[in-house]
This record gives sequence, structure tokens and C-alpha cells, in this order.
Amino acid sequence: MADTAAPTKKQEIIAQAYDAFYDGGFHATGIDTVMANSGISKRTLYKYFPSKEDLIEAVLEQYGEDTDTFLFKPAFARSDDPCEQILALFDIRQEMMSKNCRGCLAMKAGQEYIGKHDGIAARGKDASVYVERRFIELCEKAGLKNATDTARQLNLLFQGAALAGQMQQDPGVFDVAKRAVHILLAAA
Amino acid sequence: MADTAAPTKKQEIIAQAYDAFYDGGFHATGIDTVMANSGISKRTLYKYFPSKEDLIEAVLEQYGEDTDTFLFKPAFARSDDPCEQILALFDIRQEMMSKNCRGCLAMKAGQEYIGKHDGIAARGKDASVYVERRFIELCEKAGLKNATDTARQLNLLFQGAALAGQMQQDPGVFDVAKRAVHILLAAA
DNA sequence: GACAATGTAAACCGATCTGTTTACTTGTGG
DNA sequence: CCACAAGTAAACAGATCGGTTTACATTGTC
Repeated sequence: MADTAAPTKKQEIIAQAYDAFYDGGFHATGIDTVMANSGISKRTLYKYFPSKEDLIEAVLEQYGEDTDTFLFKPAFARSDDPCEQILALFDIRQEMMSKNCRGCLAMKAGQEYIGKHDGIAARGKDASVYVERRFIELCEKAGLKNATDTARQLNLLFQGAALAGQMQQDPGVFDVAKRAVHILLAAA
Repeated sequence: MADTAAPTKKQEIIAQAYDAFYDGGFHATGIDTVMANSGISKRTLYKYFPSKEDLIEAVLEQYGEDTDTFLFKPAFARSDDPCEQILALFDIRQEMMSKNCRGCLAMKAGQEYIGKHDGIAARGKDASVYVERRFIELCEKAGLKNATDTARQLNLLFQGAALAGQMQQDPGVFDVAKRAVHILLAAA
């Protein structure tokens, strides 16, 4: 049978660490803080994750899966038109930010661990490249002439909006981004 | 006489902390690490800056001044045409990133201290808003119809390129950004 | 009911953190 | 020559860090 049953202890730990790191930062949040009032003992944590860095990598992997589940799949489901799907990505990201005004967790980790822990830093780079690649696929499906370049432009808007929105604590920047998307797609 | 003489001890400390925090992160870099091999004693540091957070705020203020000195002023000096000045901003930011592939220090600090230290977090927001305001001034000077909106779009590209460039360790993303700038300006 | 597996709670370890204090050195001005 | 301001170097203090260990509780199973 598939492993679709109740959440594993491992998944519980990841879920707990997820928000603790997201809200508190990685270096600033200690292991004790991560597991406080969670009913999970430090011993169990270190049984599944030999080091804090291992836990962080697991959290970032979960974050990647969540990005597919809650961002890309819903966006693709909203329409069959690739241009509409692109706009849906900005829409859904804005909705996510309206609920919880946070940037990209993987890039946050990358910023903290660049030059210090290659595995974690690579997750930040991967996140940036991954979103770019999905935009490229969509632009190609839309039959744009310079699909790659347009897609990379969209990617910069997307990541810029996530960062500026977090800094200014205002998801409204995605409205600005979406107007730019219309222009860039029309010009391509 | 103006205070243009030799660097103050205070400025020395800030200069030392500047790169230590930029390269190592704020929470991850301890005071001892900051001042190691600098010939500056911890006692002197705490004489001028009563806490680490005070030092960080001073570093970020210096960062703001540096942004004016090494980014905005040179960009404005390159041309009198506001559209050329906008492109010069992207050009110079790319040159800075080619020498040292780092993102925005103030937003890095903002990410680490949002919800933890309002003074520092505000510096991140201020940085984001400040750049946006300068773009607005330039777009208005260029006589664009929807100056504000276009400026905010440029701002997202600018900040997105700084972030993605840092993540991917590739200043080439600014070439992508500049092509988008041309399109957005032409459409406005 | 014995037993092994899995878990919690909490004491513990050495290192490191922010911040303070003590002791010494080095000009510099009257 | 002495007083004083400003500095370095380093020991120190209490808290917290990542990580380990000890002791105990809860399971399901043969």
C-alpha cells in the first residue's frame, strides 16, 4: 500500500520546523525554539535529522513540494491557455501572500547559507532556476518568438514582487507585476 | 571645517562590520567575528554602539549613503535623459554585482529582523520604497503617462534581478532585466 | 506478562553568543 | 612630570546554541 496514511513523525517534525524557520529565520531560530510546545522531543528530532542543517534541507524539500501543490498545480488547473496560466501564477502567489505576507523560503535560506553550506544554498538557487524553467515552458507553449527571454523577464518580476511585497508587507505589488506581465506578453 | 578628515573610529568600526555582515549574515556573524583581526577592541565597539542591533542600524545607514554615492549619483551623471538614467541604474547595479555578487544588504537585514527588531526591519522596507520613489521621479521627468505604475514595475525588475542574480550567482540576469525595461518604457 | 521499539522530558556538555570588566599601553597638553 | 583621554587585549559572566545522554512512559506483539 502507498504511504498515504497518517502523518509520519518525520513529517510532523518538518511541519513544526517549517513555520518556525519561515517566521523566525534559520540562524535566529534554535532547535529548542523550533520544537517548543510541539510534544516532540529533541532526541526524536536528532534521530531523524542528524543535524540542524539536515532538518533545514528537509524543510526546503517540503517547501518545493508545496510550491508544486499549492502554486503550480492550481495555476495550471485554472485555464488551458498558457498566458492565462502565467497570470494565474501571479494571482495565486498574491493570494498566498495575502494570507501570510512572506517571501520565498528557499531564497531566504539561500541568503543565509551562501558560502556557508552548499547544500542549503543550492536550494535557493534551485528555487530561482525552477520557477524560471516553468515560465520558459509556458512561454514556449504560448508560441512566443523569444520565449526564453520573455520567461526570464517574468521570472524577475515574480521574484521581485515576492521580495518587495515581503519588505513592504503589501501583497498589492502583485497588481503592479501583473500589469507588467500583460505588457511583456503583448510585446513578445 | 567640515568633517572630511581621516576616518573616525566609529567609521572604522562600521566599515569593518559592513563586509562581515554582508558576507556572513547578521545573526550568523558574531561580534567577535566582526572585529577579528581588525585591531579594534570589543570595548571600543560597545562604547560607540551599545548593542549589536545599534551597530547593524549604523551599518545600514552607511549602506544607504553608499547607495546614493555609488549607484544613484553615477547613474544620474551618465546622461540627462531620464530613460537613459533608468538604464544606467540597471547598468551600474550590474557592474557592482559583477565585482561582488551580493544582493541588497538592507533587504537582507529586513528578512532576518522582520517581526524581531522594528528599527532594522524598517531599513529593509525603506530601501525598497526609496528605490521605488527614485524610479517614480525619473518616470515623471520622462513625461510618461502612467509614471507611477511604470516606475513600480521597474522597481520590481530591479529588486528581482538583484535577488535572482545573487541566488544564481550570475549578474547576467540584469541583461534580461534591461531588455524588459526597454519594453516597459516603450509601452508607457 | 516479558520484551523490544518508539517516544517524551530533562539534565547535561562544550562551544559560542552578547555584553562587562580589569589591566595595561599610548599619546597629549599644561 | 603628571593627569587624562582613548585605545588594545583578554579574562570574565550569564545566556543560549547544537547536540548527547540518562531515565522513564507508552505502545503493540508474541
